[in-house]
Amino acid sequence: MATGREIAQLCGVSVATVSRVFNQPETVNEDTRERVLRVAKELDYRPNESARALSTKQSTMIGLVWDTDHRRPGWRHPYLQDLLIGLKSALSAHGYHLLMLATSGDAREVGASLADPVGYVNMTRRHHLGGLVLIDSGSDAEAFESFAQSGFPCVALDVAVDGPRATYVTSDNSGGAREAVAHLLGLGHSRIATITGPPGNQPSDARLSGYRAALRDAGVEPRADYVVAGDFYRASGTAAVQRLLALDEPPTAVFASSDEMAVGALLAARAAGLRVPRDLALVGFDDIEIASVVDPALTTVAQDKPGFGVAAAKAIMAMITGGGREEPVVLPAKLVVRDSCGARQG
Amino acid sequence: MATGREIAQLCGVSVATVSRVFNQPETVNEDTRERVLRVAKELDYRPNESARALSTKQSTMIGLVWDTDHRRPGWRHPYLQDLLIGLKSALSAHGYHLLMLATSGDAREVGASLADPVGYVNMTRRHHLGGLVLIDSGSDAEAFESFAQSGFPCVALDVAVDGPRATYVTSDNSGGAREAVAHLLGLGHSRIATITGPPGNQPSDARLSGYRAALRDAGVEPRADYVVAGDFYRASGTAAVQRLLALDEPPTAVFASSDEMAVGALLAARAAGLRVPRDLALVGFDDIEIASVVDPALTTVAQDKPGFGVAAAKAIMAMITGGGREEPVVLPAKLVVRDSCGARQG
DNA sequence: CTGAAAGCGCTTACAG
DNA sequence: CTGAAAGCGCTTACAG
Repeated sequence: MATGREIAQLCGVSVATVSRVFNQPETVNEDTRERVLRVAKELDYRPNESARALSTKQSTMIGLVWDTDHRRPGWRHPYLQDLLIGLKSALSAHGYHLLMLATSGDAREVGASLADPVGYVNMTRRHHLGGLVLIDSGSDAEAFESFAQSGFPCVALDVAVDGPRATYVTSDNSGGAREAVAHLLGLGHSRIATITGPPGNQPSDARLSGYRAALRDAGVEPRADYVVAGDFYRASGTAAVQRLLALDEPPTAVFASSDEMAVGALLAARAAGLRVPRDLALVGFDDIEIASVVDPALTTVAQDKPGFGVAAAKAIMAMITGGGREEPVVLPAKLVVRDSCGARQG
Repeated sequence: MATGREIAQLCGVSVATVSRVFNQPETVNEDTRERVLRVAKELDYRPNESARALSTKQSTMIGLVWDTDHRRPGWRHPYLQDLLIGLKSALSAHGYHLLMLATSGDAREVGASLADPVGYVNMTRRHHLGGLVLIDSGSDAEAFESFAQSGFPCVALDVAVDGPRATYVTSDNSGGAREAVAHLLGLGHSRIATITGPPGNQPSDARLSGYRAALRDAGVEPRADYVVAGDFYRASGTAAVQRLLALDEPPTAVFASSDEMAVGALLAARAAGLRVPRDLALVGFDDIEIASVVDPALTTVAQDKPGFGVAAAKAIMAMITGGGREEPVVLPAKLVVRDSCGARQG
């Protein structure tokens, strides 16, 4: 691959001039500029990224922290692929690449595990990353917050962080949940239960508060036994419905904090001989692919998955360029009415 | 972050010695080595990756070519997330990071688009990548092959390439398809149709040949009108079944080359008033999450998705270390019998 | 076993 | 407008 020196020799200029042509084109004479450009194009010259990063202390890479250790709970939410695609595409448009950082599985660097914020800072420095995008895998919130304080640009997904150049993007979880439950209320239900995610998980907590707000709006008395905790995954939805059905006064409708749990709930209802939505109405959250395929098709609150990635890319680019912090982004979460809630039946 | 120079000063040695401690520890005196190590640990020293890559011409990154341009057909196969997780985890274990390269969407570098192999080579050189992992998005096969010839380590997924340090990993597509169709034959079907992927797509072609082999084994005459081409996506499965049902002698069983198409087929059968598997038996391929959730649950040929990633990581690390080419990896594809084929009914 | 030196390929003040 | 020089932080022959 051609180097700047070769271009320089071929054009009879110094390497400094070649460099200027690409970094401060306005400071170089038009004739020489065009000559350099022409030769560079002929030789398909591109500045070496390692050298550039070493010199400028700034690479064209954004780091992605996503702990895929299979012992961690949240590593494989089914919408991460869409999110990743949105993120990568949007970053690409700015000429940035996405570096998926090796995480704690990394045997060779136990001490430098990404599990702690020091690890994040180190990685960012060593690779001269423009910043970090942080995906929560279940219990990284404190580490994320701590990295956010470091001053490096960073945007966290679905976990609130604050720092001089930090922000986050999340869905309107409480609003979406509220709309979902209001919809159930509107269909005549008053015995509405909810299956939450892991307590402490921010989106889950927000959805729970949306559930409560909707009940309050409608003047429906909340019942503690109608709130059962799950972990976002399918089996916990099944278990939750089994518990709810065992109640003296079982609910007639269930709002699940994730589609996976809603599917689990569906399975439990079916196994108990109940028909959905006739005997039990169901609403989920996420709108993953399964939601529309299951029978009955799941009414759910849709999250804008690629939008997460795009928003994250936009925010981090803005912080790299601008220097200040960006406002948190709250994406709309919209109710998608299908068959499991009963709105479509007679 | 501490630099090698600081460590050197603190230890009263030269930077060369510090470097040696990390790269050729056996060549340095035990006492000084331990002194350096101790100080390095205290300051949490890590060599700067840009500098290291510039000097050694070898980074600790593997590039991933995955064109997510939404105009491309194959950008979002539903199992890519699992594959990615397997790949990243296995690479992490070797201390390597995964660089998701900006692709043709990259507005700033139209000329350097990854669409052509020159783009791949350039990227590899500029970032001193250890090699490339190539995911086919529909029509990259020639570009991949051409990159493979360049001599840089590379492993392609589901497309055969050859080169001095190139190999690929794929599933036993023909074997899996053969087993699926044999199973249908065993259940008494003889009018078995198939829905293929895009003609020319290697896995699809292999599955088709497996289908044919199974028929041949059983002495069943193949029929041209029982082979209809799809594109791996759902809608094409629906359209295919509509066509098949319009035949004078419609099939009693269908083998679809992907689960997505099988789901589309299921929908079409249902819409036509047919019950699956009673009126029409169905087998898919992939075993994506949807397969087990759909009703009836889909009998399908399971691919080892994380295994793809792990095998790719293993192969590329071997080629980086060893220098030669690796044998192609063919992962087992196993029939998973559920409800859509009729084996479980009376 | 260890240090001084050169080099990896670029960028950016500093002179001119 | 342009070149010479220094520097980014590391590695690796080359001497000693």
